[in-house]
This record gives sequence, structure tokens and C-alpha cells, in this order.
Amino acid sequence: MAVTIKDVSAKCGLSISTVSKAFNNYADISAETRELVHRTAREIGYYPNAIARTLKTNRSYNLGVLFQEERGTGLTHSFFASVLDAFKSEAEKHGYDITFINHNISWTGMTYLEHCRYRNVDGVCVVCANFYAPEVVELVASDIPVVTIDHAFSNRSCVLSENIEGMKALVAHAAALGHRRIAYVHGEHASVTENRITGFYRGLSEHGIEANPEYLVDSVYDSPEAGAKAIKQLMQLPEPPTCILMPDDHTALGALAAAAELGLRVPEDLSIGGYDGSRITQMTHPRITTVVQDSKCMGKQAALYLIDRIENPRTAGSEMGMIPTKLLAGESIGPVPERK
Amino acid sequence: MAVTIKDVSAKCGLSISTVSKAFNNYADISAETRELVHRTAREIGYYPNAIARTLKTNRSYNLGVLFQEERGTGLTHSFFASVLDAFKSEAEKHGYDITFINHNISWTGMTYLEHCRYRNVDGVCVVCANFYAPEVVELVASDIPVVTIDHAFSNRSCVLSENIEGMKALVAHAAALGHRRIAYVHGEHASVTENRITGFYRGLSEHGIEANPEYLVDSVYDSPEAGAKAIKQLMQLPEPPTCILMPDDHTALGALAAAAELGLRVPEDLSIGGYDGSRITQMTHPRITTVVQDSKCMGKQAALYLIDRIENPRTAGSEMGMIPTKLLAGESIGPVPERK
DNA sequence: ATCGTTTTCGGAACCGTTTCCGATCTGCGG
DNA sequence: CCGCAGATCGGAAACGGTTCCGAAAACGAT
Repeated sequence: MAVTIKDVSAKCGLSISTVSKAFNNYADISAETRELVHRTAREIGYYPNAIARTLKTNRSYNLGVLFQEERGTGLTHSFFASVLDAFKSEAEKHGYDITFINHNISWTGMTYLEHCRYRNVDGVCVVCANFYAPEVVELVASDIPVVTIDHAFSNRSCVLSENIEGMKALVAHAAALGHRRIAYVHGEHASVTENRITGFYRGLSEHGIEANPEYLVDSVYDSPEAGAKAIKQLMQLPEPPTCILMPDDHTALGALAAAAELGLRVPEDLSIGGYDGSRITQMTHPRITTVVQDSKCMGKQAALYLIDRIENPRTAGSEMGMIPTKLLAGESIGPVPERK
Repeated sequence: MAVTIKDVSAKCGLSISTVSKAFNNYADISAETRELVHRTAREIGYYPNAIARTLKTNRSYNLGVLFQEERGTGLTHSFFASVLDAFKSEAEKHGYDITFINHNISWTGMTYLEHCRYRNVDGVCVVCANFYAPEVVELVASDIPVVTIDHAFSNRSCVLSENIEGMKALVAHAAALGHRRIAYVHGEHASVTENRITGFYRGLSEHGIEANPEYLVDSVYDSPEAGAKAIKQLMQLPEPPTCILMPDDHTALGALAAAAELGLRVPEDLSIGGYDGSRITQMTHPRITTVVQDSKCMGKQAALYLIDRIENPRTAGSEMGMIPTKLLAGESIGPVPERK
């Protein structure tokens, strides 16, 4: 069925090796021959078989993407989906396809690394996972090129979002509007979270606000329910906060609903901040004040680092890309209400 | 670096073919030998190389996923992301990985079909594309197993969402609340849209409501901006609708904001309906009344059809899965306001 | 005409598997 | 003790390419 290199070689009366070399731009092929080969290839619709090529060259032009499985969200998570989309586009622009690396149920029980070898991926982008899991560590310690997103390993390239600055800017924005009782409901522990907490505290101290431990609430990402719970908990404090910063936009959306349930107007009675800069923040009423993470840039940069590492194994070093964040002021953080 | 079948054969003093057969459960291998092979394989960490296996067997255990490229949304679209996620999970459960099929810029200009052959995918799931594009038709007409989502080709398996019934149910819900001036802002033309329009008209006629051509607005999916524009246009009619159904939940969210801008309360002054049943509908205030599409089920079913077709080429026919939809009543469609 | 050099091409091994087919060995009835 | 069937295993070709290396041809210089 499929047309192979043999068909091309037969059709133009050349040897297989000559056709192969013509296709791979070897120097010892005359211009006319090269032209002939390409022409007949086009005629009979020949494309080199990636599988055979990979077997021989050990280059698959396939990049692995490691997504966490623990939480159900997967591809549904808008921030990661956006990062992935950009990664994919950039990879494809360079001739790479992508495959997901994971070990779902009923699979032969391969580790991430084994899966990578099994599929011969040229490199892996670890987008979102428990970076401390032994399996991830094993992968990162292997000889396979790796780039990580939002987590830095030594001697591995990574792309980081400027979380400290982003959070600081958000706190500064709230402080500028007079808020001093600012709470932060944060997500699971990870580099991202730690940086945001750092940014949160720095933002507070830069505005001379004393940190109140009760205002730092342990919660999870991407859970409007948990967000709502946190809100209710915070608002029952003897001295409730006037501004609550949520771990992400989805949770902030849930917080808006929770506030409405409590009979609180946003931002007149309570200010709420999000994080990520997803599209929905601009569709709500009030629009959610958030910190935009440049997910497109992050995904693209990760692809560039990884491909560079793959194609220039000796010259390419381990880069660290810091992608700036940007405050997007909506209406959900308003002036602090008069003290009653 | 990688450990091959040779290492296993050397380690247990058996021939390569024996090891291979032991791994593939051939009958002419004694139980002890099989056990020995598996044990030493586990010891030295051997996994068969998928590439070599594919080259020989012409089975890649890789499924292609065809996503549209025209609109920027890509993976970001929550409905498709959800379908894809379910498809992926089910595929992985059966030992398949997935790769995206497309023809992005700077690529050698392969068609979808050529890309499929290039990567030796065992089958393709066409999730979201222009089903009338020549390239898609070429793929569907090929010998590669194909399953389509939300579009039916003859003699190809497909998974359809019950759009007619879903839309009818939504109209019925509005009618039950007294609405008779119901508008529908629909997305681009595709099977989905046509079915929904059909359902819309049937719903109207079943409740004795005469269709008003001005109440059917041509718009696009997933565009809050376009949604907002449509709302404003509709509300300027001499007899504006009391209930507006949007093409999807994101657009409905945009419509909510647009209504707020116009000073209209939802649902007191204007009712708005969504479609898809995405998570955000339950996080807004008011919650958006929508039609839930069972995206998980759709993705899973598509994977099952495709794999069945691949693994049982003769017995498997072309199936058509109709996935039921469910009305999810929020608060965004309320009783019709008193005629002023 | 001879020789060395450069250009251009083909032969063949190899990548890691699968699988057909033949070889060996065992047990058993006659 | 022979022959034969069944059980086990190994040899080798093949999948579709790449790439090393040698051979042939062409060419220029002497």
C-alpha cells in the first residue's frame, strides 16, 4: 500500500542509497539526480517512513509531554492546555510531533523513562507533575533531554513564570486601593506555590503590612468548591479580610459565586483576585483582576530550549527562561470599604 | 544505552526468536522458558522497542487525533479538550498512545493522510475539523480506520451528541417558563449547528411558537465578543426576545456580561441559555442553564469504536454512537418578565 | 598516455523486532 | 528397536530506511 524508497529507486533507475542520500541532502549527489529523485518522489507520493528512519538513526522527531495524572483535570486545565498548545505548535513548526508520556492503568507498568525509551522520544517536556516523585527524578536524571516548566532542576533547562513578581504586583495593586487585610488562598505545595507565597509576603512587607497567619489558607488549585469553602472560612474570622487572592481564575470564579451567596457584593463589600489571566476573567461581571501568565510564550520557549538541546547536544547549555507576568486590572479588586 | 532483546537472549542463553516468542505468548514456548525470559527481562529492565516492532508488524499502537487548526483555540477549547482527554485515557488503557495529526507551517507539506502514513498510526479520530475539506475527505476515504466525532460519514464509525434532543429540551425549558420570544445565536455551519437549529425549530413548533427569522442569528462558537455583539443586536429589535440561547457556555458567559452592560438583569429582565455543560456554568452567578454534553463518554466511545475497528478489521462494522445530552437547569433562564 | 584527484553512485551491513520454516528432541505405540 | 507425532527451539529473512566504504567515472595536470 504505502509507497517506499524502493519504488522511487526503481522508478528512476537509481540505487536505494542514492535516493536516500538525495533526500537527506548528501553532498555526493549531483544536482540533476537530486532533482530527479525529488520529482519522482512527488509524482508517486513518497514520504520517508518515520518509523524506519527512527529505527536506524535513533531520532524520532517526537517529543514527549509529561502531564500529571493524579488530578482528573488533565488537558482540561486551561492554563496547561494553553502551554501545551503553544509547545505543540512550536514543535510542529520544527518538524516534531508530540506524544504524551504517562503510565495509565492496564499499561505494562512502564515508568516514565521506560515509556520514553519505548517510544524513542527525542526529548521530554515536563509540564505538570509532582517533580519530587521518584519516577520524575529518574527521568530527569537520565540521558534524555528534558525541559521543565515552572520548576527548576539543576543542569536542566526550564521555563519559569515570574511568580514572585506577579504576586507582588497583585498585592501592590490591592494595597494601592487601600487594602491592608489581604488574604491569600493558595494551591498545593509546589515551586509555583512557594514562589507566590514569597511574593505575597514580600508584597505585604513592602507596603508595611504585617502578615497575619490566619490570612494564609491552604487549599488546592482549580477547585471552585474549595475556593468557596476558603472564602466562607475567612469571612467568619473576627476580623475578616477585605481582599482575598485566589490561587487561580477558576477558583476566583467560584469565590465570586460564594461571595454572592454570602450576600457580599464584589468589589464593594469584598475584593477578590485571581491568577493566570485566562479568558474567562474578562467575561465575568465584574471582570476579575488577575495576573496574566504568558502561557503561549512559556510553551514556545520550552519547545525551543528542548529542540536546541536535542539538535545541538554539545553547544546547548541548560537555560533558564523567566517569563514575565502582567497585572490585568479588572473590577473585582476595588477600593477598600469604609471600616464599619 | 537501551537494553534490547539481544541482551535478554544473551543473558538467558536463548535465541532471539525464542525470547521474542516468549514475549508474544507463542504456543511453542515451554512454560519454564517463558518464565525465565520474563524474569530476566524484568531484571535487566527490558521493554520491546516500539519502533522496531512497528516496522515489522505495521502496528504502531498509536492513534492519530485530528484537530482543526483554522481557529486559534486548539486544545484550549474546553469541550474538545474534554473529549480528547477521555479519548486519550481510554486509548492508553488499551495500550495505545496518541499523536496529533496536522500539517503545520514549515512542515514538508504533508496532507493529513500522508502524515498518518508517515507516522504509521493505526487509526485516526477526527475530532474537530472542516469535514468537507478535501484533505479530510481523502483521509476518510483511505484504508486507515477512522472514527469521527459529531459528524457522520457513511461506512465510518462516528460518535454523535444528541444535539437535536438537547436543543429541543432547552427550548422546552424556556417555553415552560413562559418564553415565546426565544432567539438562538448559533455557531458556524457544521453538522452540529444544523442539528441544533433543527432542534430549535422543532422545540418551537412543539410549543406552538411561530419561528421568527430575526431571532436566528448567525455567529461563531466560543467567542464572547461575537456573543456580546449578537445580544446587543437582538435587544435593539422592535420586539426583542425574552430568552436568548447561545451557541456555547463561553459565549453565554460573554452574553451575561453584555446583558449587565446593557443594564439588564439575568434572568429577571432577560434569560440566557448556554450549551455544553462546561464547569464554568456552575461557577457563575446566576448559574447558567445549559445542555450538558457527555464529552467524557463521547471521547471514550470514539476510542472504543476505533480500537475495535483496528483490532477486529473483519467483524467490526461502522457503528454510530448517539450520546444523550442532559438539560442542566441553572438560574440564567427564569420566568418570562411581565409584558410592559 | 599516465596518474592522482574529485565527483558521483552502488553494495552491504545494520537498527531491533517478528515470523516462517526447518531442526532437534522427546515419548509412545507397534 | 523403529517410526512418527508433538513439543521446543533456532536460523534467517524481512520491515524501510541510513550510512560507511569502496568502485567507477570524469577530469585536469603533467
